[in-house]
Amino acid sequence: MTVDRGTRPARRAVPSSRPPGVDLAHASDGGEESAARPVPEATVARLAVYLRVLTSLLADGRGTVSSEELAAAAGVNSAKLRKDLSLIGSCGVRGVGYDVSRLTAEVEATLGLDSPHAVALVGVGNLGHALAGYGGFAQRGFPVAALFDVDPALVGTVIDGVEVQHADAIDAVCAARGVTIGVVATPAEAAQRVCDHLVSAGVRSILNFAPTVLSVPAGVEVRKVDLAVEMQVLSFHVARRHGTVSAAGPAAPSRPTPREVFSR
Amino acid sequence: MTVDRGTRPARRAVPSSRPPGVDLAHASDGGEESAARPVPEATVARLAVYLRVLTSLLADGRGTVSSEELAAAAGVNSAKLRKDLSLIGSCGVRGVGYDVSRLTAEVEATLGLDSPHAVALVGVGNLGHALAGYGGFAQRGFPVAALFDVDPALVGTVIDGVEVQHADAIDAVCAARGVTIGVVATPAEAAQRVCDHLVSAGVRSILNFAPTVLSVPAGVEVRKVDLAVEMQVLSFHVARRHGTVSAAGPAAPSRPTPREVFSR
DNA sequence: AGTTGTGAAAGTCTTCACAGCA
DNA sequence: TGCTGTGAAGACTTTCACAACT
Repeated sequence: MTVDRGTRPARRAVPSSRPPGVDLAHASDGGEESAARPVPEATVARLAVYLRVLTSLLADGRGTVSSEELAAAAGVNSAKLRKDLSLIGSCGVRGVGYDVSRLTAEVEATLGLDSPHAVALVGVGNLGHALAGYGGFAQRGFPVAALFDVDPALVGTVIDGVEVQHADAIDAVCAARGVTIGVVATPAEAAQRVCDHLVSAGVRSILNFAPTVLSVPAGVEVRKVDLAVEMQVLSFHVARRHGTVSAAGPAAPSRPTPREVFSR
Repeated sequence: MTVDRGTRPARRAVPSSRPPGVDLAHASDGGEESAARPVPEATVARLAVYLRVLTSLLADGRGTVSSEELAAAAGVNSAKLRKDLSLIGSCGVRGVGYDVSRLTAEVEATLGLDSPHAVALVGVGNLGHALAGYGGFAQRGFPVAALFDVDPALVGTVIDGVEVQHADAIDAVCAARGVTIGVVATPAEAAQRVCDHLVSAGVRSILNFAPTVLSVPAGVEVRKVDLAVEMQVLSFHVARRHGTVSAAGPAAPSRPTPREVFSR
């Protein structure tokens, strides 16, 4: 998926003089020693992957892991992994490796997974419905706190214990339930409007499945998941014949020309 | 989504001396002037986005666009867009802009969308089912040619005109139907096995929704979509208080500590 | 006057390779 | 001896800014 880190406003101006990335430093009210270690965006995404591996190691009762092993399981190179971990201030033990449970806790803390984030899902159509029933969300600390749609046939129905409400209620309900993350799974046409409502309800992080670029004010983070883009990137590689033929004839012979139609 | 370009083997050795990216040059049998212009991976992903915008412009009957306008609609900066387009050899007209229909064709050709790619979807569970019924696939030139699962309750059912077959038939069916792209939407445990079958059936591009790293031989392209990772990255930003509070109280007060459980 | 195409500069991320510690 | 932590080098991207063309 094209994981476009959506709008990344106001950043241009800084002529830079210090490494990039997101400042840690909890911006806590008391201005302690804000040494603020920056964590690169790229690293943040990988931390989530490491966490998955760590969790299963933990379940297996493993006490320690080497950077080599953890890296292999996460599909990255070990130097990168070590650098990533060093950035969040973790410390492994030279000659031994990393303590699995401690590292797990450290990564969770960095990702802000110490407390759950209530999620609002807007658009309970095909994809939205699947996401709502996904289960993975709740299990991983992202309980679905609210569902919205505009279809009268859907409003009022209950999915996995959560009632679908009319999209008009987004502002009120999200604010009331302390929603911190919004998921947009509506058709492209409705996405921006929905997004605006979420933002006005105080939501600062949005996961966008709609095939549109959402514009949001500074301070709001948007991540985009676009299946069509993923497929097209793969298509590109097929066309470049990544690794010549093997089994099966040289793929399907020509057929009528398709055409970008639209999506969702 | 963490858009991990999966395994990217054998590339290390090259001390490099030429710009990066994927060589164009159709590797056609006749060795014509293989000037081979490389297209960076990052550019490929954006081309798909541009294409979406172009398509809707085309539908609106627009004749030309400026890089400025196209870039804005795609959510990127105009210099980047111009550079991207210059890489695929497109030519706009100075002082005027780009010809919408010509550019559309050019981008489609570059992405290999001239002919449809038969897609096989493995795992017709929650998410898989939604994807199968998605519609967006077929409309965009990626007809779902085969569906697979191991659940006896699903095998034999028909979704959107395609019958679900047992996963054991992957090799035979994919080869027979000329499948070029595989989508893995199974639980993590089954993903690698399924992947191996797809590869042995000649599939060279895989979109992986399962929360595991797939290992594939060189020449096979894997892209990964991981919802949990996306959510966790957003969580990170929430924790960093991207843009201080606004409406709604300071989000939900602390609650019991969650825990990475697993996904799918 | 308006807009593309692009060299060069700046930024960001990855990888190497090795010192340093257990 | 084994493995982490990290400076420095390298690879890849983005952005600037302007010449070139209509």
